[in-house]
Amino acid sequence: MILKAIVRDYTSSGVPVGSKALAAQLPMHVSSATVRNEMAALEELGLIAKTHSSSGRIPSVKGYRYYVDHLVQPDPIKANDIDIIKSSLEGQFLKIDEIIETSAKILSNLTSYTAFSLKPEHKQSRLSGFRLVPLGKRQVMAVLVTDNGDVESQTFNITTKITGDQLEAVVRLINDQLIGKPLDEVLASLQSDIPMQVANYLQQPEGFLKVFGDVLTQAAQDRFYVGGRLNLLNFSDSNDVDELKSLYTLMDHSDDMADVLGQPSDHIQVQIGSEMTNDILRDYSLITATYEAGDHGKGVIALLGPTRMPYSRMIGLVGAFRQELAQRLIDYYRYFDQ
Amino acid sequence: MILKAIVRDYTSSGVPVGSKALAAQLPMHVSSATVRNEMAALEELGLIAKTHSSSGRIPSVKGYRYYVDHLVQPDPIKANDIDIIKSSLEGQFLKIDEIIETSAKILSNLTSYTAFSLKPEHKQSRLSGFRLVPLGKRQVMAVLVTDNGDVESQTFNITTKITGDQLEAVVRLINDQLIGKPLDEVLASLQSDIPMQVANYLQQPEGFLKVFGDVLTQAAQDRFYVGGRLNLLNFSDSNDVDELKSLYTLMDHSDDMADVLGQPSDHIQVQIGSEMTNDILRDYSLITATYEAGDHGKGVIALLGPTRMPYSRMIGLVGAFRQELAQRLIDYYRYFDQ
DNA sequence: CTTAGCACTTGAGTAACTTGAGTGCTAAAA
DNA sequence: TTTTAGCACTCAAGTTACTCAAGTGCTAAG
Repeated sequence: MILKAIVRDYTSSGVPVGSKALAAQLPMHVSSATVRNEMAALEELGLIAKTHSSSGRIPSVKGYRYYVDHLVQPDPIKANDIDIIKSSLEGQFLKIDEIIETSAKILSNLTSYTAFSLKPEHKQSRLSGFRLVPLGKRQVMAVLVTDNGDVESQTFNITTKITGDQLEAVVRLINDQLIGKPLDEVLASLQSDIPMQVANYLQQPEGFLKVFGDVLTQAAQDRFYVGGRLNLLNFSDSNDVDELKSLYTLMDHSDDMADVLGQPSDHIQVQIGSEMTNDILRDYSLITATYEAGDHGKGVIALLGPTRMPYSRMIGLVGAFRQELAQRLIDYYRYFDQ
Repeated sequence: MILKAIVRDYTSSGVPVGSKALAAQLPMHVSSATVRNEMAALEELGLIAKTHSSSGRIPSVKGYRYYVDHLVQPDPIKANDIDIIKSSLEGQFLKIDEIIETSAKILSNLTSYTAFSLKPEHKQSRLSGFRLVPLGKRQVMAVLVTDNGDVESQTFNITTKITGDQLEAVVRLINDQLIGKPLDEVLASLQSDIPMQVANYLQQPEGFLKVFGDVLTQAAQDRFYVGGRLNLLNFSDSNDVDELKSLYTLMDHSDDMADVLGQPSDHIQVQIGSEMTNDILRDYSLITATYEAGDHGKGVIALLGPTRMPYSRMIGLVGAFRQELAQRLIDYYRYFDQ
């Protein structure tokens, strides 16, 4: 009970909590001396710590961990918040990516922290179509479609004149050989046998191969969105510009962030301070939740805030958000899969 | 001479400059007392100011203005820097936007400030082509091409089954009526007569119209890139998070930034502190240069740094960069226009 | 017109002191 | 055995006083 009170107090006030204030606040009558004794015991266990020898206590990482694992009760979400979530997700989105991106934005707005969202995805997307669309004199657009509906495109200029026949031949080549294969295999072929074959049809295949490669890697990448980047400036108390820069750089690398988010799990997961895989995040905490969009795979939403965050509220919020988002996506797919 | 020395000293050290240090540094022999007298005169003219009653002097906005207008000699660019610029622009870019984007990056790297770049553009681009590419069961990609080679595309899902004939009819409709028209006119028709006509071919035209509108506004927007966003954290000495946020928000609005950059001009323009049109930038300075890419229109590069920046070096650098970029673009166009 | 000299101003840094919130420990009370 | 009152002790943070160095303006002499 004392640990719980300490966490609650400290996360809301940011000030180390002392025995007297704590005693006054506990449901039963105890003196501050008693509380002091108990606190000494908690400190012995490594659950709380002092900032200096005569200061009040703050929870240690271990203390937060215990709190999150055994004590926290997710706050029931406020009616107001659920309205905001519902109405923001309500609109007529034409693309699923817009829903995912908006999610990160709403979540960051509601919390004033930084939010991440990862599109639901099957383990392995496969190539389901490739096209070259001639646009003008010398411009061609390469379009790639995967079996779960992702589309990537890129325009490029061609140097030598290329006939429609040539383009078609290349498209046919790609489609014949690569359709249905997982993207990583496609990428592998691109390093090995494809270039030679393309060279039969195009005189200068480099440009085409580069674009094809670009589009492929884009499609293979996780669809990762960050919302409320700037909120980091609020809750980071680091004044070290270099550290802020590293953080922003980290957030821009979706593969590094995928490591940080960790393995998907059915529970809402909380990583606290130094528990984080990436040392840059040692002063922050991350709440991660996997959501399931019917049989369209699993996605992730996550919330990055200070270690000293009001976990009960945040866990409640992320939980509610996860549900709303899953529901919204199921509706979305139902609408388009019909 | 004294004003020049004060600006040079202060921009490099950041410390108000006093009479003694200044006297020691001037080319002729004068005592500090003489310098003090002159400084009093300069202060009278409003060109320099004190931070407190017994401090050394710093240039005022008016002083910087005089310095920039009459005294500054652009530094000759370092061989090293020119190498960096040349080699970064050298690669085989497939799209002009990549060159423009890279420019902002290089310029910000070289200076540790924040750089902006605006793509060269004719006053009015015109619609030169529109296509709908069917991608899968229910996905269609809309592609729009303008007469100066910009391509915008967007995918959307369709709710009701649409036949190839229907798509072709819509494409033909758009192309017949709108090709060759400036984009703003096209946008105007989209608000008026087009919807009715499209309704003849599609049962639920809303989705299509939204996508067409999106793609149009994207294409009509200035192509604006920011490099070295994070460098703002270095040179801004404001600790006010809200102010930083406003700055970042400003940078993300290309139309607001277009106002800030001002009218194109053949000279390199410098806006200092409170001269800036936007009050948020009152503690910064902006160096702007227009570059001309043959007859493909004019673009802009700009550099945002602290008011207290080494103008001679920065002006030299921006000038050199402008030249290199113009040359690079002319080469680019020569290659593809051939 | 320039310069030496001097009294004066001020921010920045340092040391000394005060205050208040909080602790641990002891011994008495429950 | 547990709880509590009491008390001496600790420490960060704020305040005050003081020193120092860099700089100024002004005056009077060169």
